[in-house]
Amino acid sequence: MTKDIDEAKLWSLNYRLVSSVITSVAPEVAELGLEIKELFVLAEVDDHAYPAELASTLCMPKPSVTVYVKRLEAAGFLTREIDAADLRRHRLLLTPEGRRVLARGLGRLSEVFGERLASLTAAQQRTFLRLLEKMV
Amino acid sequence: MTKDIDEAKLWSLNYRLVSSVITSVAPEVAELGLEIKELFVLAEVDDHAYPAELASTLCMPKPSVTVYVKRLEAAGFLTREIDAADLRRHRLLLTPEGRRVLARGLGRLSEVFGERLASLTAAQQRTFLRLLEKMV
DNA sequence: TCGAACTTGTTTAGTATTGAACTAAATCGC
DNA sequence: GCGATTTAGTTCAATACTAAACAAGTTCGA
Repeated sequence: MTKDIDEAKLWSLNYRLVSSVITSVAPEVAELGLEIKELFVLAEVDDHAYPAELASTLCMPKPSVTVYVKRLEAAGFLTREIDAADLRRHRLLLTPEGRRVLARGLGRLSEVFGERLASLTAAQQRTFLRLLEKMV
Repeated sequence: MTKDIDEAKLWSLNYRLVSSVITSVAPEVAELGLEIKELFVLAEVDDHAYPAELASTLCMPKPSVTVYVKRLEAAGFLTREIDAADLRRHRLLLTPEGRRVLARGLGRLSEVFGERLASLTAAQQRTFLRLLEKMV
């Protein structure tokens, strides 16, 4: 049985795509007063309102989440409250300002990533999305 | 004109895919005596034999490359020599041992990434590759 | 031919990240 | 009930990263 495809090559292409997009976006996001990883955290707060969930979803260590959440809170982009049902947990909530910054940050990301996607036809873009959904 | 696709969503899926694969592979690669980023450097040495090229290709700062190359050299995975044509440049060369470790590391990566790819049919995998090639 | 401008790779110094250990709260087993 | 175990989030100490400045070599224009 021959190998159909070189996983490592595919990986390397994809990794390079992700790295170069991050590199392009980071300075633009910085103008919003946000580090790129803080943006990623902010983007997940609606769906994963607790630090431990964020760490697991975003594949980052818990102490890092502690730091990012602390900064985001200090910047006024989110608030936290103790979960009445479980006093260990901190429920996170975007502020209106946080939501505004998030939208702008994701907008920048969409622009830059969109430039790459623009090499694909609309149908190919939908295919790419479908394939990713199957893999994640 | 309506938007066909949500770039940010697509991005987030892809970013998550990359992060989770790295998280899985890192400990396995560590057993080979290699950090994951060192593996990425090692993997590019054949095609980009100079530190400045590596930095640019891999989207990392030059000082980081200095550190990784130094460690890889100390571990005996690569050697460097002054380029006779341009005395500023250090030409990097994989040692046999480096090549062996690289193959094993990429093998681990292929296994883990391959598990994700296994959710796709062979035809879909080829499509994924083609789409990535268009974007990078 | 020479100096201004650029490029390569390194060093340094300060910041960012994170593993390990910790506190507090919840849950489990009996 | 209640000690043993697990989980949430934090702190701390040590490591990793990287921006800025640098030394060395090259290139280019006049």
